[in-house]
Amino acid sequence: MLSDRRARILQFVIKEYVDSATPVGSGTIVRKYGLKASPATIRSEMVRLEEEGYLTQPHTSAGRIPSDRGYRYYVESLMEEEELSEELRRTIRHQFHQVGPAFEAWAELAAAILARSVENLALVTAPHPARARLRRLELVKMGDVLALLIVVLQEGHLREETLVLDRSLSQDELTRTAQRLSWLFAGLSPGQVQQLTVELSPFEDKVTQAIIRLLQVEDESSYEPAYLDGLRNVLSQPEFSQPQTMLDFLDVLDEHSLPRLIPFHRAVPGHVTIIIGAENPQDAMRQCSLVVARYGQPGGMTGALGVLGPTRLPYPRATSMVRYMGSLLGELVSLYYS
Amino acid sequence: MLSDRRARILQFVIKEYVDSATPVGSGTIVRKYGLKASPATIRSEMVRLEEEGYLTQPHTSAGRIPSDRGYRYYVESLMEEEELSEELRRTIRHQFHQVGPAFEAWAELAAAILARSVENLALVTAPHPARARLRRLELVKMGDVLALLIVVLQEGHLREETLVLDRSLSQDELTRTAQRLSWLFAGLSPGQVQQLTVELSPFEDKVTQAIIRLLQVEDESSYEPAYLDGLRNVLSQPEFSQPQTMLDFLDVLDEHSLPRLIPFHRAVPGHVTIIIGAENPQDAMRQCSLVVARYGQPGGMTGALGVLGPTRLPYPRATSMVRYMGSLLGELVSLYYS
DNA sequence: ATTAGCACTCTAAGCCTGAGAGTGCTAATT
DNA sequence: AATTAGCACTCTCAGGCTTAGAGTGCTAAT
Repeated sequence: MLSDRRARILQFVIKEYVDSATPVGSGTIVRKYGLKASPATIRSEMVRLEEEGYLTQPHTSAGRIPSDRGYRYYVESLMEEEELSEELRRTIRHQFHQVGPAFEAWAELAAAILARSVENLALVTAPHPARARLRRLELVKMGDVLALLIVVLQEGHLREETLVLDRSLSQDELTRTAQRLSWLFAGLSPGQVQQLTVELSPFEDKVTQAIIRLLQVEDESSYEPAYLDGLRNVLSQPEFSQPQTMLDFLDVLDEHSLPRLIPFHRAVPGHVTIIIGAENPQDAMRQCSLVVARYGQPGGMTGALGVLGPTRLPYPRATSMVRYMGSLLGELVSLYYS
Repeated sequence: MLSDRRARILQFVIKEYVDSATPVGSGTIVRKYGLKASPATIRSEMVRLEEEGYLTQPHTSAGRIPSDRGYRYYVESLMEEEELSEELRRTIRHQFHQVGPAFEAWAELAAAILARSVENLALVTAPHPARARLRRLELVKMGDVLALLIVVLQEGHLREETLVLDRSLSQDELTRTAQRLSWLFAGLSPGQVQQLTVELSPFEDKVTQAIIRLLQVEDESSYEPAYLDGLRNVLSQPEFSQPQTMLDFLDVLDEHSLPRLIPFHRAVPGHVTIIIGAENPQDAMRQCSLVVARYGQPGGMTGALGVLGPTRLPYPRATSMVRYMGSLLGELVSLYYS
């Protein structure tokens, strides 16, 4: 536990560093934050803070910058989440009403708003059911021996696959098959479909296999697609002023696809998780922090959203924005999929 | 028209500059390309080439670099397209067979192969019909007063929209409506659907309006989605060594969406178009060159593909790769949509 | 027309320097 | 015992200077 004064100094250093991106010296703290103490006192306190691992010095005669541990203490004990003004909330809500009822558009908008307001990278994944279930299927004749299989998932998403038939079938025959299988499989998960023991014609069996495959793929690709916005923001940060650092960051972004990179699973709807610097499992992200949350109804449709930037992140704003956008997306999910 | 020797010098300068990215001096040309002449002779020839606008000098005492005009002359009169080895072709074909019959996967793969082989940015758009036509539609009951409208386009792509009904309808009623409208509208473009004069119930009319809207949107968004690969390649080029230049390039990429940026319409299937530096309509692209082609059957399904990089592009390789990948994608389109 | 010779130009890299910011230590003060 | 003024010290950064090297353009000879 930190003494009151040391805690305040830590807080000031972080605030200042987040703004200025340059090491913070004892003088600045006295000047800007009006602590009733001389620079010398601040300095000796800073030495203590450094000994305990909350601050570091880039080199001997520079000011201090917060360490991961410093940030961690800050977000847990010192930080006050930023209160979003009623007006801001209204503006945001308004924008959502503008774009009309399509989840892609909402997710994109959410990413844009987040990115802009925290001036870093924002990402939002589309909502996804806990487990894929089939609602209905359709078969459409496409050519002599080609049929298009359309799988409608419980929540209305579509998946498609082209089937090559053993012999020509009329649209009527296809429709009948689709109706029978729709009726048989409605509401079932891939496992349940697999376990079902009914008499199936060879063609019906072929369709069934395709359905199972599609549903399974769906289950595995939980976090795609992800909507990304604000790449420019992050890369403009002084942390990335070296071209090499920029390239590395870009590599991280598309080599490991986002989901693997970001432990969304740690997050629980309604609860905002903060991951700081070296707490990240990936080496490449050691210099970055992440503020993430899940949204949606636990057990039902859920997605994730978050903000990614250098550890020097405006945590208060990021946290409250992620929380708010999460609850908003949650509402939209309920509305959309109820 | 350039004298034979001057043409050869221009060719050497370009080859050398594409490799080294540094201005090419008279000495280098004699040393590496073994022209039977002294550096002094080369120099006086270079002065002529500069007067005529084929070369420029970054500063008085540096070697020469090709100008846009120089590249233009090169691609039109001097360059020999690179012969792709039988083995390379086989390898590429093999990769396409690996990924299975889905156009997204093909487009992605094509972009990846292109990007890798020319070490620059590659882009491939999905194929798109000259005009959107409806093949069939389905209506699926989603809730008490909610129905999902699925539009199957002529070539098997899906579009969806959620409809709010005025009163509850059973799945049976929905299916009947879908069948009637499917039969009425099959094979029609949005304009034709609009002009059709048939007696429609209020609900049927509502569905029809939605269909027209979806088809129109489809027509307008001709070039989406675009598959992009090799961002890292371009940004690693020395032309982008300044962080600011990188950021500007990224801005260009997502502000103006690619289609507007890239005059795909100039291109004709089978014919590779090269756009060099300031020939680009966009100021932001003045430093870049583009090698593009359309693929597919004129009047039928067509898409576009291309390579984007600094004007210092390996044109011979880019041209032959774009040509080859274009013909390959063309084949796949015929196969897939026949 | 070509070329050897040469003075000239320009860049890039290395080195030095001084200003400025900030430190840590010591000794005096509260 | 905690605080603080004073001060020497450290380190970075920006600017200026210098030098090596690459390449040029011109001139005069071939």
